Amino acid sequence: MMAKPNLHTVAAHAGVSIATVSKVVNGVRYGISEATLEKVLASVRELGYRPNRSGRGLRTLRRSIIGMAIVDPSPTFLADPFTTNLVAGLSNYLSEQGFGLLLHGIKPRQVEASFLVRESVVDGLCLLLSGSAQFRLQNTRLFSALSHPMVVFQDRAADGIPDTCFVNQDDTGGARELAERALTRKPRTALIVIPDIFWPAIELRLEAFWQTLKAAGVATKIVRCDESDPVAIARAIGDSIERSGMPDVILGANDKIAIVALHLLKERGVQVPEEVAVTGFNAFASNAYAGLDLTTARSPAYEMGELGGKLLLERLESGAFESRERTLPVQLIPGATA
Amino acid sequence: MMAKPNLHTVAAHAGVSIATVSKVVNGVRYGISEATLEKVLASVRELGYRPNRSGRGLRTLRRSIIGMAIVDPSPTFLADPFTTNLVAGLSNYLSEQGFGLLLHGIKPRQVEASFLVRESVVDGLCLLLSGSAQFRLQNTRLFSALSHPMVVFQDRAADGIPDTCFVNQDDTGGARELAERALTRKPRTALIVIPDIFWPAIELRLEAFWQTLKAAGVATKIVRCDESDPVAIARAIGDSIERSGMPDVILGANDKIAIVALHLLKERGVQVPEEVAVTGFNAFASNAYAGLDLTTARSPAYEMGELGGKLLLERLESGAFESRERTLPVQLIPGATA
DNA sequence: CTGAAAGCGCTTACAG
DNA sequence: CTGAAAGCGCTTACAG
Repeated sequence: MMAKPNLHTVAAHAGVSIATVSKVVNGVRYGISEATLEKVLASVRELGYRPNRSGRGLRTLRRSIIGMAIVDPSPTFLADPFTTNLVAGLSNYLSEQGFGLLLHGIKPRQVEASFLVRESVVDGLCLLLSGSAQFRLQNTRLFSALSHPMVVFQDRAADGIPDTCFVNQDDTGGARELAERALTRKPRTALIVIPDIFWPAIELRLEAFWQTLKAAGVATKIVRCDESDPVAIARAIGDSIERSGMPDVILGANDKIAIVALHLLKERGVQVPEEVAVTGFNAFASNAYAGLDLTTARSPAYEMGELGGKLLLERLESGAFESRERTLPVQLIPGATA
Repeated sequence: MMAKPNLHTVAAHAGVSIATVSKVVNGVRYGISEATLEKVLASVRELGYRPNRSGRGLRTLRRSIIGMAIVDPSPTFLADPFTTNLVAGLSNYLSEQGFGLLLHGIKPRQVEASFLVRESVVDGLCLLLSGSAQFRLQNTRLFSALSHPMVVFQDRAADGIPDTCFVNQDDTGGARELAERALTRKPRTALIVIPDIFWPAIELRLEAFWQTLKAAGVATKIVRCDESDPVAIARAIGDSIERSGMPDVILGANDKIAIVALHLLKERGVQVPEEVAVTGFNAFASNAYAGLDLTTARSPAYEMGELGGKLLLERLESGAFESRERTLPVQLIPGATA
């Protein structure tokens, strides 16, 4: 097997200098004669030359790589459809622009040891954090100290984090719309079911649910559960019903919770939405397979990923983010359950 | 803002040579005095020095980056739980070893234009391809021409693809077990429902279903459908029932299909598994939320990702793959539907 | 135990 | 229109 061709190999083969080959390969077309262009292109093809990004990166101090750090305790950090769609949108946008996406799931305790933190590998950083507000802020600061331009997804814009844009979905607006839809059924009592782990999006949804229902004079209870376990979700809802009676409406903080609620109600022979209305949040395509027509809100996760990539590359180009924060609308999906 | 510190900055600060700093940073501990070590470490900390991977990569001709190319027509190429789990396993393994994962979804027509193909960015390549056998082989050859060590997931080992290991799950074994389980219900007729897109795994499952049922003398029909659309799946199954009557067992090529079948049967008031047994394939956690107790098989996707990463790094170390092909077992998940 | 020096592959400002 | 040369940040074989 021959050694990998480099600029020198190609230059020798084409009978020109490496500077000329470099220009041709980089699409610099002025100051290159037609004949030279042809010659070089032919050599590139014949030798199967591929520019080495380390060389270019060293010279230009640009690597054309964006890091995506997902801090999550679960090994299957990609399992959540929100994350999946976000990463897909980001990855596709970056690919189109010739940038690579370095995907890095990090356990909460291992952030400092991560090579993304310890070494200089990327031109910019995207962050998706879980955990308490304090823990997230602490990690945001840690990454911020690396002085890369950053896009932080689904978190509140914080002070003292320079060169960063916060990209969010409008959880508040979406939750308000869902609560308002539920209100058309004239409920007197409501149950809000949220996960017991901290998540800024969940806090916003809870707040919007709560305020909207309160303003309408609905007696509202809140119950927390381990959303990673359907049995735990069902138990939490069941316990609440036992204690406080059957609510007129159940607002799930996400679709997983709503789906479990739906099954629990069906088992008990409760009519949805006539007796109890149910709503979810963050609709993704998979619901359709379960034959559910859940009233929910569609997350713009994919578009958020695309936007984050766009903002980061524009920032790399221009030297500064245009805005500190961007929020994408959440779309109400009217279904048959509320 | 100060410029990024490099080896020279640190060396000057610590009053040593860059060679010494390099050794310290890389954990070379022999031939370094305790005093020097301390001094350098302090300077590294104080200046916030992070080694630049482009520099190291250029020098060592190693980049510590593995590429994962997923050739898929859909923009949400990550949506499938198999893919998600595979990528998570791969990513986690590589991270632990200090390697980065460059994730790259590629549309079938754009493979040749991809920067993963046109430029030299990675030390090794993982491939997950969709499309016909011919198309997959063509792309495998294309990537193979890049002369990176490769791990190809979910595809038949092909000739003329050097320096490559094929990592598969045992679709044949899993499908046989599922079919055998269905046979305990003594069916006379069976319906196999598969997607209309080409996928090596689907072909293997179909073949194993077919052979197992045939050997038992079961009259078996096959129907294809657009698995991306639950309505299309339901229509395909409904049409088949119309034409050929209700089968005693429905074998879905995957869980999505089985779940739609389950809902269709429930709507028609058919008892599962008493009247019709149903099986799926590639169980992932999300089924539990739908309150389904589907008889299916669990995919070792996460473990396949880990194994792929492990094989690739071992290959980088040793210079050659130990084996040409690896197959991971699929686990039968006995449920209530068959 | 320590450092000077070569060189990995590339881009770019400059001279011709 | 073309090329010689400097230098990006790093590692390593070698000399001292």
